Amino acid sequence: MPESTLYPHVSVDCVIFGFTGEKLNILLISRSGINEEECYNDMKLPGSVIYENEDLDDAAYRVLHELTGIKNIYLQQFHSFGSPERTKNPQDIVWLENAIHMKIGRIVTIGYVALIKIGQKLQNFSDKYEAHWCDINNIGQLAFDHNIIVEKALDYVRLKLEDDPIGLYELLPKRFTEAELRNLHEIIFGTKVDIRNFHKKFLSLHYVVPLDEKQENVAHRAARYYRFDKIIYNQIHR
Amino acid sequence: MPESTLYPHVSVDCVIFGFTGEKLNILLISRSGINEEECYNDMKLPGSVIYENEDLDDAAYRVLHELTGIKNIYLQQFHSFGSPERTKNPQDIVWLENAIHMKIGRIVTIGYVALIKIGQKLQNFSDKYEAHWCDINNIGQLAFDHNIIVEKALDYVRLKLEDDPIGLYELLPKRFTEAELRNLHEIIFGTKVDIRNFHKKFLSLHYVVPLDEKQENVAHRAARYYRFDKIIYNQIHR
DNA sequence: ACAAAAGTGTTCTTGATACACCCATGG
DNA sequence: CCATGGGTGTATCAAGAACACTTTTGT
Repeated sequence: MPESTLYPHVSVDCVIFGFTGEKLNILLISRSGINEEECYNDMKLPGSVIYENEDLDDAAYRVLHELTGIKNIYLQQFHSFGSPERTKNPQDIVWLENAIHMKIGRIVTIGYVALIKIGQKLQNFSDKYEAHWCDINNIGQLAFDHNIIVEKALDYVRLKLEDDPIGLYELLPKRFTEAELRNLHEIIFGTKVDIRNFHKKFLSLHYVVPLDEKQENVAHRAARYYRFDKIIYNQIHR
Repeated sequence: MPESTLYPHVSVDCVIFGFTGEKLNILLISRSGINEEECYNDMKLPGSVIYENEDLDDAAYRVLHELTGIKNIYLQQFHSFGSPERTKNPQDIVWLENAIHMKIGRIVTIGYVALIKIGQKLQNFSDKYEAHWCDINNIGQLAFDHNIIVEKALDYVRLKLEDDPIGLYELLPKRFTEAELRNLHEIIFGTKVDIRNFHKKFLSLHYVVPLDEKQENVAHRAARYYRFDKIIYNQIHR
């Protein structure tokens, strides 16, 4: 893995999506510092300046791996942000120069989207970096232009998952119910779907295979669990 | 418009598509130089290192405007390329350092796609920069990683135009025949479409309005001309 | 028994596909 | 009169949309 000197002109930022079963979340990093004798405490996207001899995808992967410990991540570049205005806030500059111990001017950042399963293994890693899952509908003012990046990332995943739904199963746990998938659909595409029509389509997805397990201790009829079969999926999608 | 010092760490490259009525072309720039006492002559994408205080979109727009003289261009960022390998060819380095009169190390480039109408006005501008329309199926070895960029650009436009066909009308002349649109479809999506089914759909596109003009001096029944109505189009597409 | 979500079919509408002949024009 | 591409309709099929009741389980 590339470890050399930093290349402080280009960075990567990762918008990491996770699904709780109820809400769509993204992973944000707490940041605190002092600006003009005022303490502040806000959030930013996980990201990093790239190394001198490091490819962009590798840099995004490095950020993700360090933060979550996960390998084999669904990770896609989606847009680059290079407005000279994006580093105009002096607070951001001070913070960043502290973080990388370099004088920086302008930085162009390459945005990446990652889709992961929210799990418990992850939490340990996250705590070290003060990472928190935040509801996508309830995100405050972020550092730099990160609010814009998040918006664009959302647009991207919606469009992307529309013609390749594989990402939905990156967000769901290994075993999931039909209702969880339906709920995820509704949240991502912002639509109400008809239960019976959804069921019919669901049954026709041969890459979603039923398990012999059902929910337990739920105050209603227990739902069956299913799993996603990547091999069958790849056979179908050319 | 931003004119300051160059920022030789980030560039933009434009993949400019044009349609002759028969073939899909891209606009390439002739490049020549000497490398190890050998003359060479090859092609590259139009592009430029960005300026210190210039936004990415503005830089791409600047490249396009200087080259073609066109304003109001269909222009979209599609992907960024930052492999450390992309500037490994010493010939490319020498050429670029000559061109911008700066020492350069690594450069991350932001890829843009433009769709334009091949016209006569354009040619004057192009000649100055030694620009040439090249059939997309017949492109040799390009400078840097430009072959990879072109491939990715093609993937992008195909996907993009599939769910927003407005770009098709950026490629066609102001007045066009049904056959020209059909032909363009087939070339971009790589499919044969049924003439009668296409006709039925064509008639249902209210934003394609028939003109009272027909082809002249063709050795067969003259086809009607149509034009694209952007206003009607925008009314329909939310 | 009741609350809460699971599970399940039919009809209708719409869009996509398959398919073949006559027409207008220039040479 | 012939070669070339323009212009047109019908029947079938597949996918999506609308719509309501019974089953299971815990409290």
